[in-house]
Amino acid sequence: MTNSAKIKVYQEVLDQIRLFIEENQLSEGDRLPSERELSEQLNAGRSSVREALRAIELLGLIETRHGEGTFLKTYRPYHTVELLATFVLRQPTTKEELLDVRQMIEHECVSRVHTTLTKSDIQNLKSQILELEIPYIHTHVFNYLFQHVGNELLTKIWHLINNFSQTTFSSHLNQDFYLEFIEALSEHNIKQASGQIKKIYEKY
Amino acid sequence: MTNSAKIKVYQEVLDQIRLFIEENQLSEGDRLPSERELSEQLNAGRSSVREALRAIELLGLIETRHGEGTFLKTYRPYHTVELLATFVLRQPTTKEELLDVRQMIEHECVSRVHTTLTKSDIQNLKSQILELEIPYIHTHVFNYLFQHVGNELLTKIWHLINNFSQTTFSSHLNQDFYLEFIEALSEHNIKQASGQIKKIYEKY
DNA sequence: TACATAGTAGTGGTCTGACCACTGATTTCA
DNA sequence: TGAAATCAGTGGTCAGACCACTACTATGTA
Repeated sequence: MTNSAKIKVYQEVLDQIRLFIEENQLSEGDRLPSERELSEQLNAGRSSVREALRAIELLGLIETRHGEGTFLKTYRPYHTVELLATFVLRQPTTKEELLDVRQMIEHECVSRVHTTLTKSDIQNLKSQILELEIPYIHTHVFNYLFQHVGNELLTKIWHLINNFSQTTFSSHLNQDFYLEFIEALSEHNIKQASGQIKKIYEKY
Repeated sequence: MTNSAKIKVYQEVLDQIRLFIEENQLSEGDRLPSERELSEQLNAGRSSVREALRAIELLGLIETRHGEGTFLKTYRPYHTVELLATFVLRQPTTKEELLDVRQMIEHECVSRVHTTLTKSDIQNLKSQILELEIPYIHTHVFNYLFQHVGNELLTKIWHLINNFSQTTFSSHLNQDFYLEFIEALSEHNIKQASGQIKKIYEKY
């Protein structure tokens, strides 16, 4: 009866912290209340507060400085991704979903961006590609393209998903391939560009 | 000098747990040692062990059952994505961007789902629509459709965005409109169905 | 006055021990 | 035989105690 209704304290603390961040419009670099303060304000033990904070920290959302306090951080999935990698690898379904959505978003990106790219953009990107090593090209290219999409939300989602999928999947296609892809874009040849994207994912 | 070399106990515990999982070839459903055992074996306080476990739990990698123990769980990326999203996406996201992405995802949903819907699905949905009040139709319809999409990650993202946008935007279109929309779907008329979606967003 | 130094308050980091609530198995007893 | 009570093990939570570190303040000396 009282079954699933149990919410753990640390979960609640989590929500409260998130709420606090929103209400006070905190952004990166800002300081959170101390553990003891939170503990008192939220009427929870300090250890529970710490459990919540550690969890958020592991996600890479906050940074903790001994003797100073806890600070909001720009999201950078270092440890997270690494940590997840071992687990994710074992589960083909999730990997497929990840790549599926990523492909969809990248496709959308292409169809949105092809009209806004200037000649010099194309030129820039091409020269950058030549200087990159193969595993980094894909992310870089789309990173670049998304800057011209004009929808930050979409961009953020892509970043999120891209970060997650990176460990288990990286494009093996070389510079030439991406140069062709860009070329198709610059000629407003969406069909071909889309086809190229598909190729990227074909073997997976 | 001793600067960045500081590794927190909970981080170490984290690694040890991961190691334990790998060495013992644990897979989903298997049980981890109890908190007290881990505490003793790893020579760490129970609270530190808990910090690690909570963090892993939040990532969605383990499941904890009161009175029973801690168990490995199937990892689902949308857990993490959802969690991160609430932090990452909360920032200045304009209404336009929100709706833009939502429309895109719904469009994708439609083009994926139109082949998998059965006659009885259609019938079900139609009768449900008739019983709903206008503000709830949209969410309900897509909620239903997404159950047939077969990509939980995409579904989760839609849910998230839908929740975010619901406060600022709700479809004013009536039952008839959505019935037509479903009808188009059942006839595999994606063009029309897509057109309908556009209509929903037209005035915004 | 200027500047190094010592002290101090506040913070995160960690551990211990104590309860509670829950689960599953065991024992007890009608 | 079967239901009920008991018990051991587990997670959930808290309070309190130290430690290590940081930033600031007060102190004292040159």
